[in-house]
Amino acid sequence: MGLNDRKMKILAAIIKDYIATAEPIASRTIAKKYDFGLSSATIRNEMSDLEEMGYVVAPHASSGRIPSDKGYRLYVDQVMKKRKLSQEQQALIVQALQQEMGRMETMMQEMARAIALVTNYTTIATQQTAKRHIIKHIQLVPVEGAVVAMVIVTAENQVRNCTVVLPVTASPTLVSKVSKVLSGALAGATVEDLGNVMYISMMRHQFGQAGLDTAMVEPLINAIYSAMGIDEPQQVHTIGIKNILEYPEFADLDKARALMGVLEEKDELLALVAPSGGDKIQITIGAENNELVLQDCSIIRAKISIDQQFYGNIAIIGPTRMDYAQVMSALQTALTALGLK
Amino acid sequence: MGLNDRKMKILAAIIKDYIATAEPIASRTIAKKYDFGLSSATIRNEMSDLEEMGYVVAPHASSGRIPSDKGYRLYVDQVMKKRKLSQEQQALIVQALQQEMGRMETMMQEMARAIALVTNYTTIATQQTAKRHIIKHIQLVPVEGAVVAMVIVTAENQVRNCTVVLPVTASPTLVSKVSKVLSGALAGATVEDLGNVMYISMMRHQFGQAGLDTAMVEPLINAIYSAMGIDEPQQVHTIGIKNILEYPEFADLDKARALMGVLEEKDELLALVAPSGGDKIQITIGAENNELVLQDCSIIRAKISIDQQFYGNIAIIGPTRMDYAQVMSALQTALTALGLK
DNA sequence: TGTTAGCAGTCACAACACGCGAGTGCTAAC
DNA sequence: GTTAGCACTCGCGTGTTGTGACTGCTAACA
Repeated sequence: MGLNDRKMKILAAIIKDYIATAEPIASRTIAKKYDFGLSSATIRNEMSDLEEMGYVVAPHASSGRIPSDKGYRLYVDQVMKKRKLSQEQQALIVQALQQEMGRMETMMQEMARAIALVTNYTTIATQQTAKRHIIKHIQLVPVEGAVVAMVIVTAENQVRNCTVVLPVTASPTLVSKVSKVLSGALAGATVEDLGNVMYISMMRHQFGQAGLDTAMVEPLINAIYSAMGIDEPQQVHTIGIKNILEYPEFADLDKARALMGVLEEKDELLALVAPSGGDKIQITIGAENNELVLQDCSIIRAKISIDQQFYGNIAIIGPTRMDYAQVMSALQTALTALGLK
Repeated sequence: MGLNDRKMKILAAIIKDYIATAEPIASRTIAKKYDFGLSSATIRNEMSDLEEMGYVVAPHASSGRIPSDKGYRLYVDQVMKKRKLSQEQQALIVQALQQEMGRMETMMQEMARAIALVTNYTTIATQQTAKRHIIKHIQLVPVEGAVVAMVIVTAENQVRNCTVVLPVTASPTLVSKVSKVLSGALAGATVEDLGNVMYISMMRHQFGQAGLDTAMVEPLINAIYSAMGIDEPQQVHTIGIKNILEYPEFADLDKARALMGVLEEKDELLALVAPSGGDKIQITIGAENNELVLQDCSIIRAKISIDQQFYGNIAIIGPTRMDYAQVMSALQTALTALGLK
């Protein structure tokens, strides 16, 4: 038994209505609401077939049908039409992003905020640490005694700073000398490279040649690490947690609590948000999510990279009944606003 | 009718039990559990008096009593004994803070996290912008073309940076000259001072005398502002939102949702967390909170300042039935760990 | 005068039965 | 292949009842 056009239409109708109402959909509802030219009895027969094929389920014997994960999957893959957001909604997202362009520290967060606002689902953004950044220039600035500030300028023209305690008092001459040697030794390297033993011994050598104390090398490198956020845990922003309480599928307090547990647990979130692969927007539905508490949820994920530079992930999480088309559209709007198409 | 010692004891017993169980407390329960040498009938009479005085209420005619806001207030002000946290709990807080000492950006957040973990209540931390900071030293670092990074070292030895686009290409000589003039002009000023017209005209004058383009002054000052976070909205961290769902008083979904609405709304949070005055820890109970959704909550707030420098506020929010003694103890532990006593 | 036992009265709450209405599956007719 | 009609199912809201946990009151007692 194949899925002919008529069954498709009925399935789409069930899903559309269920997304809107969260109530099982009766045959008669569809017969009345959609102009398929079919009686409720015929639709009943088709729905029975759809159930046999696994695209819908009846929560109990004499109830209407609700879509199954398999039903949503078919819908998302084949049926779902692109839907445009309203002008205002688009404007809201574009505006939020344009204000933040260039301020990458807050862009991911603002993007999540705008999407959460438009879609009314919980939205999570992670922000990548900068270990791939290429060092362009390093300069030390004296602070007090042996304490100096180190300023790192990257090839992407981001500026980071941190403080370092040198083994000796930081005289202006020392500071400028160390700045010069450091810049010379490290310009062009990525932060990741600094972990390489070769780099460290090379720097020791250069420091020695310049008549500088080689004991400085290690604290300096460690400081660069921390300035670039290598050992800093990745940042995660969760926005719109309260939204999940709006959906009747989480009216059960235990479920809501379990889900919140995940949404406040940074490590779980990091795992949750990471797309499994590829640069395409990825959708996982219900049981496709491995975590037990997410069996009633769907997650839409996207990687955010601009000009080959990976900035972070974004994920929208809602009930399996979520409005996939709307969320996809919101995401697309955001990606387009970032010039990613 | 005064509140004699016996009534006090009974009230304390009611509050203690109610904090633990969230169930109305019966006279017989107290007679059995506490060794007051009184029968349930006597306690019943006393409870009746306490109700007349407004310290307890009976949710319905034949139920036990629960404390009223007035009852909690009396308890907090006069009865509550200091309670010590367990060794592990104290260690947890102290450890969290010691790791962050000196990193003020994350200290407030970690403090909130530790307190939320120990107390199991939602904890909110705000972080003050640095407008009171005194500038000690400013140095420019060339980035690319006319773009320079400005590094600001404060008297508290915090280092901040930002980028500025100068009206002309930033040659090394120009950069070092501007650094010198800026440092000379601004050392000792607070960031707040920079808003003063006098400072701006003074800087213009000094730039002119040094043969520098006075058009630079304004972008430089603006950059200092943004580096010090003046125009940046104040940061707010909310930790343990899910905790409120654990308490039966928020089993009602509408209540939980309303409260979450507040806990995710930055502006409301900022208003919520700010203590009304004085440096003491402040407790507001139930209806003492003005917001409607907080009528069933109590909030414990504290200002965090170290060496006259104000870093932010912290607030713990829970049901009126919250374990005040435990929260106070956790806060005290944290404040002591910061050297504030 | 304060304390206590005893008892009637109140009320929330859980368990149960009941009826209603929404929906289905099946059958027979078109 | 489609549809009307009908019996059957099941969730859900409502009303009923019994039970247990309390209290307030009264009268007796130290």
